[in-house]
Amino acid sequence: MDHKDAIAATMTALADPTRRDIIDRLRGGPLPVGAIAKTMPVSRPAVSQHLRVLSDAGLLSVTPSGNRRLYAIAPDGVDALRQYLDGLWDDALAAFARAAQEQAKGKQDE
Amino acid sequence: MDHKDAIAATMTALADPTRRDIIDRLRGGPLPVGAIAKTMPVSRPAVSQHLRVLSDAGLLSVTPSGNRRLYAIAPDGVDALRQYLDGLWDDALAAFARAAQEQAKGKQDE
DNA sequence: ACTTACCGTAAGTCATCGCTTACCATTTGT
DNA sequence: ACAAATGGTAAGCGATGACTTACGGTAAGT
Repeated sequence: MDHKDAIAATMTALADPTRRDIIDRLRGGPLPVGAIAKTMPVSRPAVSQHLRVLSDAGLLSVTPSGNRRLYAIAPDGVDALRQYLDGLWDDALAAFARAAQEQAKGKQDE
Repeated sequence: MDHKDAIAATMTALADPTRRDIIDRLRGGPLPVGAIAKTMPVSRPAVSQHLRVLSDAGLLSVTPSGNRRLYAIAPDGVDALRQYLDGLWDDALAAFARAAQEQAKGKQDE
């Protein structure tokens, strides 16, 4: 499945604290690169590289506006991760319930 | 906020593909270390180290059972990430709607 | 008691990643 | 046309991390 690669890219993109910081700055709406970098402890090229990773993961959308480039959070990319976690959540609860039921019956292992 | 550190740990834990593989093996229910390592391309100590990271992140629970140690997915740890993504999702949609409305009005930047 | 199975930890190696300083392209302002 | 602003890319460096082999420690089998 190639949507598994998408999950992988999205996960590694969000794994970095600096990139999560960038995401937080964009929660209020789209911003150009310079505005993001100005409020961050790293250099502008570093921010540019992070924006690249986030865009490739599908978490951000880019809108060139004249001289600048506006970055915004892409809801679709976030939703992909949400679905992955929802599936994980369902399986975890099911396994949990099954284990509890088996223990109640008194049979513990193979 | 210290629950931000929890998010960070959970993210970095799930960022590694091998660790996501381990998580997938545990979807059907708890398993001992050896059973996990036997179906994986890496050594058993490597699996042990990954299990450590996942446990520290709150994604796994450990249940010593005699000689072996049973690892299982912890629903609470998964839920923490779900909440983070839900918040991100909400903000993304709100920013999206606001941008669309502003564009409809014809005013684009400051 | 001895041996076997199961598992965590230590030390060391190699690749990956995030950051910086340069540099270049494109667009806006005068 | 020239100068300033905006931002993506290249090269190089230092740190983090994932993996291996080797070892120690506890529980189960004979």
